[in-house]
Amino acid sequence: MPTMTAAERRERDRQEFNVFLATCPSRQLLDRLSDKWVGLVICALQPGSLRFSELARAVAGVSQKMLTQTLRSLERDGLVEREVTPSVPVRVDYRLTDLGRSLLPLMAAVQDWAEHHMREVTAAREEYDRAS
Amino acid sequence: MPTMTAAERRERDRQEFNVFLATCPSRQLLDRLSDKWVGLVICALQPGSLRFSELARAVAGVSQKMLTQTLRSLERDGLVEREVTPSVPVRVDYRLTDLGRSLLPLMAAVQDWAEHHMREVTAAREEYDRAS
DNA sequence: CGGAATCCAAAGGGATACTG
DNA sequence: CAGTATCCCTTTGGATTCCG
Repeated sequence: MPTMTAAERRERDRQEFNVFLATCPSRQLLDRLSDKWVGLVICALQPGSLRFSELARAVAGVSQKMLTQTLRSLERDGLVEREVTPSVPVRVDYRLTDLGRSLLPLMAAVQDWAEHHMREVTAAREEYDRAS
Repeated sequence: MPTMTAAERRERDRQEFNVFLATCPSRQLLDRLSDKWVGLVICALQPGSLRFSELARAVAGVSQKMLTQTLRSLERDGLVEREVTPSVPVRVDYRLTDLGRSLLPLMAAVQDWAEHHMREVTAAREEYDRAS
């Protein structure tokens, strides 16, 4: 198995994966990343590991069902690790994997953008609604 | 009206907007940005303005209804501009606004991440499914 | 060509009850 | 505490038709 440079790996990925193709696996992955709760959960885990209930409190508005579902998919995709402490009652902690942590700055950047450009978007909406 | 430094504006936004609050307007904006098609449409418009039909072809798999709906919301939020040429048949072009262009690198980064980490995610899924 | 409008099936997601 | 399972309402979104 020949060694590849980083540039060669990028080129190989570029040929094999393309989010603009409807059936490409990376498109499905992008859909997961675009999930309503995925970004918030990942950023909530930035400071370190959190228990299920702490996570539920951090991400306001998420239902227990949606949080469980989101965490399962993140765990399956290798972005989050789950650790169970078999005490009574049971204690479950979640933390980012290295892969999940590599995604963190991107998700945080989008959230920052939303917070910092809210005023301009609001102004644009009022303008649009007035015109129509 | 006193002049604010960029740092002061950031601090004001930080106090007023927080995506982790369920009812915060920025949370709704984040939900829009997390839409399945928003990122793809914005990145498709990166090279320059595109007609409706060109956009539909660039973003494979999007239906005409979804593309229209996505473009309307982007236009309303001030991220995309719509230009109508009243010829027969009519010609409609879309292009990013400055605000939309400021979001472009963030969306592109997430898509790049999806394409470049697909293998690791696939491996994680196989591992997870084998274990369960 | 670039939509708007309607219909309808499928998926999303909340509330509740129950369990180890 | 941290889920799973079920019910059921709401939203999403594709297919189709029609229009300027």
